[in-house]
Amino acid sequence: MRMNKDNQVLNDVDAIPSLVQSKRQIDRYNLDIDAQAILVASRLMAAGAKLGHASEIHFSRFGLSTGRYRLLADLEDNEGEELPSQLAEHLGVTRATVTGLIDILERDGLVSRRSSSVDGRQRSVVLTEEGAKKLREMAPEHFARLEAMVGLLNIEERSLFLDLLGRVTQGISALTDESVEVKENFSNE
Amino acid sequence: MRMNKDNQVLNDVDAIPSLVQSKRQIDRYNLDIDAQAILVASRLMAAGAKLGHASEIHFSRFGLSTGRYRLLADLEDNEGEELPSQLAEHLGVTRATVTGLIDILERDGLVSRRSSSVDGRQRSVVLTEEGAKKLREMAPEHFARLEAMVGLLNIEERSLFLDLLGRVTQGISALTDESVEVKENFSNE
DNA sequence: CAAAAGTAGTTAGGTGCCATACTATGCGTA
DNA sequence: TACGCATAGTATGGCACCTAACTACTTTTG
Repeated sequence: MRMNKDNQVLNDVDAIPSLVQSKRQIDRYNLDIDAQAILVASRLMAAGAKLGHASEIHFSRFGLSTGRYRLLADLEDNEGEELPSQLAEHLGVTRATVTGLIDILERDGLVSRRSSSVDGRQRSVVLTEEGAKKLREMAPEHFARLEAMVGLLNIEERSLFLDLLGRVTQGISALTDESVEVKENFSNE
Repeated sequence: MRMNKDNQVLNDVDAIPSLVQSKRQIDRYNLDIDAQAILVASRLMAAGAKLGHASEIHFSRFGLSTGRYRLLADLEDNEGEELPSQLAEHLGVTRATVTGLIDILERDGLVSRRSSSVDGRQRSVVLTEEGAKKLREMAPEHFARLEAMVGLLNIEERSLFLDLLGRVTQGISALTDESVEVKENFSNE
């Protein structure tokens, strides 16, 4: 249990969904659904939200956000210069979002914009010396924390987890696909 | 590969981080860090972000957001009436966020606010008939999609995944803890 | 070669969530 | 009983990301 200045409860466990909770929801509508499957989905959602939040806290220690760090890291991975559209594709966000990220990074002096001589529409993004320094400085702590995060898993378990996570990630499209196979509902009303 | 109306690329694979990418980042600073650990962390982050986004698309089909659905479901799980502070604790969000969620749900007629006679400060939230109907209507599709999401895992794998995910979730605190054990950096500069 | 179509980046406006600070009400203690 | 303090809910302002629409430039094409 952790409190903020207003003594508001920020339950670190974040109300982990339980199996009985899932069962109760399914039973309420007499659905032929595996409660454990729902539990897995709920837990993953909770974990994802928690990780996203923790990630923002982590990067804010360095004056960055998750998105801005990822942009810097991707720049570093590409000789320090990239087009906004490339960045958007690498990060999996829209070009509009990249524009916003660059705005702040440029304001803070970590990247700079440069007009292209080849194509007048393009304005490439360059990692400044200060930006490279920022990455250099945060690397030890950043990676140490990431490693610590999975420290409760041994080598074999990490491989296993990657495999399972990969398949669940594929399954995420079931949420966004146009249609879905809905089983019969044996309602007793 | 999916495009929106502006023909903007929304890569569904979301640029999955690779092992060589992780290795490169670590080697750049001569850190004594397990690349696979970093890969697990990166993949989980990517998965979490993707799931969060997919979740919003899923619930938007019913005119809800992830947060608003969770609030309705929690209300249903508590005889249709709860205090905002209870909701905040159950959902793992702040009371301020709950206020915002209720505002919209009330505007849409899915919940209503009721003043307490016991404590003048309290204003309990009640699930309306329309709100209950909404939950009833979306349940079959909602749960079918969630089940489909983990459909690529069999029963044993689901248990295993829950176990591993649980431990990684515990480890997330490594990102937010005050201090972290940083290993020596054998730089060759 | 000019008009039409496409592309790169940006702007504008919206959603979801948060932290902080505020108001109103209740309560403990002297 | 009256002061201070705690608590419940809310308003405000912020950030990250989105979609849609716009500007400026380039390529295609009749």
